[in-house]
Amino acid sequence: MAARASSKTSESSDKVSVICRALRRAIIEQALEPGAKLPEDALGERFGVSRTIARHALGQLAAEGLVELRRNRIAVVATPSWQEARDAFDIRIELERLVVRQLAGRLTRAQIAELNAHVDAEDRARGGTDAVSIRLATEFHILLAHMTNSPILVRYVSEVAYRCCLTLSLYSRPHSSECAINEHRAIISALAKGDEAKVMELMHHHLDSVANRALVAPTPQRGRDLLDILAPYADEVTSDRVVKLPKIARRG
Amino acid sequence: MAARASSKTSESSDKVSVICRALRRAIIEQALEPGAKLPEDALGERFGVSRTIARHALGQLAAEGLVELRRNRIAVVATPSWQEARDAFDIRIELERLVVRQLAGRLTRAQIAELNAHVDAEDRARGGTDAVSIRLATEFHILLAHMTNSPILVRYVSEVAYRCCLTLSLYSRPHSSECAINEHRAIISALAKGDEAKVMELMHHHLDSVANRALVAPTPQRGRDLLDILAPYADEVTSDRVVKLPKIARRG
DNA sequence: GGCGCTCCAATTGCATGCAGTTTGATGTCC
DNA sequence: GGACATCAAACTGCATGCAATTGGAGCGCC
Repeated sequence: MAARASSKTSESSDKVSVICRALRRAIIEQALEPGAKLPEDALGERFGVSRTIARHALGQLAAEGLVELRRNRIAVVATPSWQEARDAFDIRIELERLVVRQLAGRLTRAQIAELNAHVDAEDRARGGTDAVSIRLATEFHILLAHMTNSPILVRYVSEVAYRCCLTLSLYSRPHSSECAINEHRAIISALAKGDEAKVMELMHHHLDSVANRALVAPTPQRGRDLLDILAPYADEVTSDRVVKLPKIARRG
Repeated sequence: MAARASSKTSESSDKVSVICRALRRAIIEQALEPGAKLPEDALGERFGVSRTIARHALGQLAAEGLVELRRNRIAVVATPSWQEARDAFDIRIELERLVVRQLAGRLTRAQIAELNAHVDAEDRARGGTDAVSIRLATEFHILLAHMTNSPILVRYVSEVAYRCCLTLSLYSRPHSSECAINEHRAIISALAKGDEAKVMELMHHHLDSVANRALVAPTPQRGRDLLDILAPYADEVTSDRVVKLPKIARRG
């Protein structure tokens, strides 16, 4: 038998949740780039709801770290710094090691089939856009998390995976997902064999190399976050009135 | 020099954030017990804001797992199941191992002093109520997380620590925090020495024993979540119309 | 041309109002 | 007395309206 008894985790069908899901997907597929503006009225109009609801949705996404909310300012898609990206991956590695540790040797045949089917889908998507490949790769990890039947773990893995997904779109060079797919297959196989240590090592290595392929260097040019780049230089001044930067728009 | 450059993580001074902080504290200090009702009007009136704001705050707290939000129903303080509590602690162990791994040997004298001062405060609070002891113990861990200067890590550690705090109030027997304090001191000392492996082991053992002291057994009586207790018995029936339970109120 | 100022459209922060749902109290029937 | 229908109060889901803040276009000055 698989890990545990059933449990419901799926988001309810609030209008708020619907908008959250839509925006989340748009963000991780890079339809909305980091820094893109998200005005409340525009969202409300687009989704046929009032500003109140759009606002509430933005609040939720901000809690997940996908959106940046500054008082009295238009919300924007988050632009994680390089260091934040590295931190996210570090956390992700630990969380996902936990996932596969709990799963090793405990998967049903049906679950293994489901995982294989997902990787097949990733394979088929290789011809398509990078955005879809990245999304599918991310969803593989979330699918794994779901199989633990631990709602908390699902939530955290999903969140941090989405964040990583977002940073990939910022810092990554044209994505080569081929090796990632092979690594996914290796993980499934080790999970089926039940080799706990091996699968933890595989997952660790997999995520580490995804991170390293992407976050090769702080790449400040493409990183475009003027404020972060300037931060070390500003540290000398007393933290107020430091950055006037009147004409440099944060958004590219 | 300490871990990294500065970064701002503190919640803004929205009315929403104020209410969140207040409720969070009330919950972890058990002023609000698990299952306690949180009607929007009442909150709004109490904090001198409109229902809109109270509602938004509840949404945020629900995202953190401290509040349960069911459509068209009064929000209640979350009542984690025993299994969820165990899951939360598992995640917490991994996250906090990461924290001390990043911190080992990298703390400034000032930071070490700050940590020691906090534990002194825990010591002094030993005569007081359990609620305050638990809160201080939790805040020690959050203080550690802050010292990594990783906003993401701070957020996750805080969240999961609060959740654990909440479950302690549900399942724990009268708290004996003495050993926990000694363990805190040992962790500080190992951090100062910079013994990475040792401090990770200490933290792991510390959290594990906190969890074991608390979550001794599923203790269904005090667990009071009728629906969860009955769930396995209901699994035989086809998942709809299962629980009419007309007269058994979920709240104790 | 470049810099600063003023002012207005765009946008957020928040309260209020209305409609629909849930709760539980009362009354009715057996 | 106990189960069931009925109904009003309580509460949530959501839209709208108003005041306050922001950002940037236009304009004058150097």
